[in-house]
Amino acid sequence: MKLSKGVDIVNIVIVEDDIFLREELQNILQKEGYSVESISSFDTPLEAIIACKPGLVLLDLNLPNLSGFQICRHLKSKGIGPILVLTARNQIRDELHALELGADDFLTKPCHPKRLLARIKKLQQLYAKMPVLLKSGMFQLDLKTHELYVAEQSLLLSENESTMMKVLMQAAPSIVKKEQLFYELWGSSAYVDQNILQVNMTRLRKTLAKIEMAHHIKTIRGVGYQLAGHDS
Amino acid sequence: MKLSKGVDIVNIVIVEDDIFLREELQNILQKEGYSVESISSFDTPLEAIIACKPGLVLLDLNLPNLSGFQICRHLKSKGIGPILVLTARNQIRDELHALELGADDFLTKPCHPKRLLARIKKLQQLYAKMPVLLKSGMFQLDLKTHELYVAEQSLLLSENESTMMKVLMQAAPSIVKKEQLFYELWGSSAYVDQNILQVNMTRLRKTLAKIEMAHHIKTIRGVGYQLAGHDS
DNA sequence: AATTATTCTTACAGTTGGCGTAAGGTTTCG
DNA sequence: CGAAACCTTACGCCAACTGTAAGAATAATT
Repeated sequence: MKLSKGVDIVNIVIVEDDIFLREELQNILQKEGYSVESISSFDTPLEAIIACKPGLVLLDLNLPNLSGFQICRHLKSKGIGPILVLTARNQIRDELHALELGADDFLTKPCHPKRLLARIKKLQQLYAKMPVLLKSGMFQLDLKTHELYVAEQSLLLSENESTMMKVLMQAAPSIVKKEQLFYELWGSSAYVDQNILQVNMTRLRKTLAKIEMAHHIKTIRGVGYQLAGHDS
Repeated sequence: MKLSKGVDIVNIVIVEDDIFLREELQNILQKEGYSVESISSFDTPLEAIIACKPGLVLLDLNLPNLSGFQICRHLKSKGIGPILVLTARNQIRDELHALELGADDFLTKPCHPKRLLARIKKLQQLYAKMPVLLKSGMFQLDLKTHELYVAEQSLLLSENESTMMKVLMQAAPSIVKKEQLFYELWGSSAYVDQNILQVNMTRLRKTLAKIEMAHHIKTIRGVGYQLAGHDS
């Protein structure tokens, strides 16, 4: 039995260069009980946003450095949470473009606070039920169900297989040390039996072979393994 | 291995009493490749909508018989797909109310066709990744992972348990005949062994007992079983 | 080429969870 | 009370997953 008690504290990240509006938004959201962070430096907005681990991104389009559109695309390509675009630009082509690039909703300023809150709540509800999809290259892994998606195919991994795949995907295209795999699988980096990792790796490869993807896992002799998921 | 080939044909159901607008919408959507059905009789709109097995519902609020709000609530309580409200009523409280009752998006007429199409596409994308959640009363069942959600708790059912729960939930609050349970579980309504159903029912009840929900399955002597999921 | 370290593969066994069968107990109703 | 309907428990089978062990294959080194 699993108890999913209480509501997670949602971290909303505001990306808006107008200080007044930013603080107003922050007030509105905090009164509603959300945890809020604002981006104030727009030199490297992407890194700043990601560092906040956003549960939702409130995004303006007119930004000093990188445009909101670009931010939108980059965040979505990393599978980052719901994005709500809030902007003064009310051209329909802006809305279409933003939605096309992955924004999940589009509101125009001025916006009634209750409307904003309702839309935020809606997105939260939707995303709460969504599977946790880890993306890397051509691979997509549902960390909850252990389903692996590649192109049009999918297959079900066992728990060990899923863990290994997760670690490989998170690190890709870097090399994963054997030590780390041991740590993730058995909690101890002091790996007693070299073999057990290899056995599980063989099993993962055999499973991946069902969709001709086994060769994507490369062994780096003396170090560990590496996932090559971009070419074939 | 499972191949999820091709894109399903999305069935959009239009619920709109103005004939002209209805046909215009139908045109727009069909040009885009959607399969469209319209509700023309509003005597029993809920049944009519459900019969269409909608992949998305385009809903007006001002309807002759049952109001759009009520339709919205009922559809969502049955876990029926994305609902996009399209209405001439542009009061913010209508929007809030609709979203509150489960609508997934809210657009006001007149609406630019491209905006409508973009929003529809967005909802499709979101729902494509969503788990298939069957709702009935206080129960929610993920048909894919066999997870059952009740209030703030959740537990994992086995395949048989999930199937039984599914049938019970779909029928609720009606009675499910033993015959039908046999059919769903073992493909044959000619049930050879009475006992096996009872055993599985005991198991389901034992599982539900973990969250004190066993008593929600009532035995209807000589007929079958019934799920009571609304009160406690 | 021979040696050695590293990695891979296969087979086996233990564990777990889900399921059907069987047998006996309990409840309900006339 | 007695029979029909229903419930419960225990048993054994099967499939999936995992760790262990032993030997084979591969790569690096001398």
